Amino acid sequence: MDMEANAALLKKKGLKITTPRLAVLEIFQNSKERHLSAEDVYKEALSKEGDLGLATVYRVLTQLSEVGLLAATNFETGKTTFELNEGGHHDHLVCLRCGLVIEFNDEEIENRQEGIAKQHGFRLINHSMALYGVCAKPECNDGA
Amino acid sequence: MDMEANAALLKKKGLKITTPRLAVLEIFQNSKERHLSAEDVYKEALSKEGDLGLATVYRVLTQLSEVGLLAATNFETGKTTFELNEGGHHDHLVCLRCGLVIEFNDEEIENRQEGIAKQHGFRLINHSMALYGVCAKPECNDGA
DNA sequence: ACACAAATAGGAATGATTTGCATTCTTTGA
DNA sequence: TCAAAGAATGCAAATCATTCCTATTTGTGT
Repeated sequence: MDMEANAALLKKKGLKITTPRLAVLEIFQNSKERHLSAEDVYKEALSKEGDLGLATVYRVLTQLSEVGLLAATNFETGKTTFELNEGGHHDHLVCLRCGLVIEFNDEEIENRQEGIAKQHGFRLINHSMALYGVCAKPECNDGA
Repeated sequence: MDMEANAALLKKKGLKITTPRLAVLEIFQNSKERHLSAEDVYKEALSKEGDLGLATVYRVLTQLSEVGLLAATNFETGKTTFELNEGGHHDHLVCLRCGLVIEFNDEEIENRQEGIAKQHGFRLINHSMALYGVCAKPECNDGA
């Protein structure tokens, strides 16, 4: 799509403009799934873009996360997932019935977290928070 | 300690009373660390209790978690940790360098979480939150 | 276009956890 | 109490996700 724009993004972050990095960014931008694992990205790359090594995918995902273009999250699935970091940090509210994921951000919670870390002498690096429940949809509130 | 009590616990949960299961329960009850990884339990078992295989430790930890005697948590440290499931809900503050885990509970955060769920029409069932950072210990703040 | 540092491919290496299977316990009921 | 049936165990090999190594290629400033 906008290779130009992505190239500019990379440059602004001080990263060289390479095929794998552009490919990974495009995959996220064109994917209908917002959260992708390294393996997901790798498979997508093999089919859509040229080929690139899995090791490279891992390295690129890590780098893009470090410069803030992507955000990494550890759901309890045993694998790390990445998503475009389009602006704000956010947490997840997940419907256990239909899988709906809502993103939210709460200043007050963020502040309390900082406070708790400080209180224990920790330098906070990041956090993960997921709320699990059942959403409002009727079909999610049927039987059982 | 109270092998009797542990044996009764296992029986009540419908699990056979075996040496490895009793050993694992005792290890958690006698450990000064509350959170133990499979490897931790394995090492402790080798030194204190008889010997048992690492695979068995994994199997036992999974089973005890399934019946609710233990609680498993997936931190970003790459390994799953287990703790006795004694009821009270709490969240975790984790040191990415040494793995130190501190438990905390913040009413205000809990309230906000409820509020956020309500706001989106969700009925909240549970949640997981972990804060990651570097603790105060000097060895965790060296180089890099 | 050139020289060099940085990045890549891909296979081997790692660390955590799981699985296959032959052997050894637990439990249950005669 | 004892044997049979089914679980559980131990060990080693197998998997999974992720990282490391290194020869080779590519991007960038000049």
